[in-house]
Amino acid sequence: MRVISLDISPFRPFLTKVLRRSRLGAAECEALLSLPGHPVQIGTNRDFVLLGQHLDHACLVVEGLVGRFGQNRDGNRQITALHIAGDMPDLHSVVVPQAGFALQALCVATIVKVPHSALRDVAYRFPAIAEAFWRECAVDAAILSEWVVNVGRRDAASRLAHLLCEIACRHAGARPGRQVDCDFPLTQQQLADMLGLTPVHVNRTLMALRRQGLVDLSRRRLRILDWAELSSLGDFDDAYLHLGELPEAPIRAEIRLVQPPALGPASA
Amino acid sequence: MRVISLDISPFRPFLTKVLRRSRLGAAECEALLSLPGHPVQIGTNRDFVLLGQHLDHACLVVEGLVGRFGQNRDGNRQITALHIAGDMPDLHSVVVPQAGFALQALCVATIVKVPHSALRDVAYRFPAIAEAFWRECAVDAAILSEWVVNVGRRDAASRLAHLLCEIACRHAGARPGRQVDCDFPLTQQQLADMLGLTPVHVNRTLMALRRQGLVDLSRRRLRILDWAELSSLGDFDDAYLHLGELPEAPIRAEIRLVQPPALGPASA
DNA sequence: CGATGGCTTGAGAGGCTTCAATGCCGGTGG
DNA sequence: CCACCGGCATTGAAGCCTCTCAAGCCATCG
Repeated sequence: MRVISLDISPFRPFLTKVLRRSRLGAAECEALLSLPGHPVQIGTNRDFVLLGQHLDHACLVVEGLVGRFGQNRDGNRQITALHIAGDMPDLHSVVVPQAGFALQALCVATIVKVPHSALRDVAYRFPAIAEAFWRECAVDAAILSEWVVNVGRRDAASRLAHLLCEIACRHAGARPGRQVDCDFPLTQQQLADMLGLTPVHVNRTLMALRRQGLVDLSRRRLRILDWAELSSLGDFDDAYLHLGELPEAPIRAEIRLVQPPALGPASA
Repeated sequence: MRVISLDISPFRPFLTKVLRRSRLGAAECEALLSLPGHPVQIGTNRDFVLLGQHLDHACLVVEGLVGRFGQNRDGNRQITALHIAGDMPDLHSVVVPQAGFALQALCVATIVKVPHSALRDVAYRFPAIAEAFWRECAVDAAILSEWVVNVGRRDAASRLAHLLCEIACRHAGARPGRQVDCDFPLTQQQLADMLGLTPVHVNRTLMALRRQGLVDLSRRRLRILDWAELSSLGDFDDAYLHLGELPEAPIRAEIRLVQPPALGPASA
């Protein structure tokens, strides 16, 4: 009899997110939660996947923030995607193992490396999982698409506002009504690399937003003071994030599998 | 006995492209080539998929050029992806049917609408096809990623050079040695919308490239005169396009299925 | 308490945009 | 066959947004 302590599966947040977009049965949930993988700690600004590398595993972000980026000849970085806990930044490497990007920890992060073989195996055994993986990659691409628009056709203020709205939605579950006040470990340099701007200009733009009373971003903390105004300035509509398309679903496997921790002395 | 005239299947160019990246057997090839779909003619600058639309079919480009785009509040368009004959610009809509983009014909184009149900069906029956679809979407995303870098971290000349190199590779099969001289129906306005620039500045930049003897782009025709210099200026490396990763494979189904046209009088 | 990394601010330069006018070319109709 | 027309390309001048370079500030940490 297998003992699976689901509460400590690092795939739990990933599964939760997947279940918002894909309908999975108990068997599929169990399969995802019991995927293998070993955790690694990554220091701030450390690259842990390099351009051109041939990958045999994909990464799951367990804690911290991860950026996917490319760079030009001069070495200027452009962050093309931001990934938070529960994301798999390079799930697509399962089908395209030659990395066309690099991954970097934007703050201290812990990730779990999952062998492609295991991912291919569950995808093969469960067509619904294969479809869910494909869907996650498609949503990823939709966000990428929005970033092209953001960088290509909006001025600095609008760009920054848009990015802050996106982060608030994904990271803190922001909704029109709800007040946002969340952790924000990104530096202005990193914001600049996401927006295609210089850090100096990000600073000036941020100051302007602050003076207008839209956001308060200081001491690694983000507070959105006027969501209506900010999202309008940033031309932001959360549809492209494809959050919560399905009715809130419990993780069904839980019912069958959750067990009290098997080890350690009985606690209070 | 089914009569399939493979030579006229509109999916042939698509299959050819897929076979460069995915290994498929004869049965899978046949399944792809006999997908249903009905052709439509689209006039220049006509949108044929609208933002937010709920799709029940995907498109295959048979002829012409198609742009995927988003726009900001002011109505400025940003083209986020360019698709040529043989591409399926919205294959991902199979798993994310809510369109987060719009599609536009950039010149007179003919597309084939393929029901999602048929695509899901082949993907379900043939896991290798499901994987190939997923892979096509992943390559699409890799290109998107490169566009973010292009728009975010390169100046106008570099941006334009990079785009021209990409188009030459995808559209005309450019290789370091080979001379490029191909059809080029895009207007400077459309180039501007891909590059996040104004048409005026695209024109000036193009003139500069011309004066330097790198390209000749006139009368709907693109000639690349100095590939080495242009690709270096554009900081271009075709790895991200994932062209031809597999050894050139014939369409194996052909062997079993190709038949002489069944209708019409016997010709010489 | 000095070192470090990130944030803030200033001044000047430059790339790109805006607005506007002109030129070119292919198509159409008289 | 030519005149006209519309879409696209080209060019100029002026201005703004963003960059570059540089310096000062502030918090954190050993």
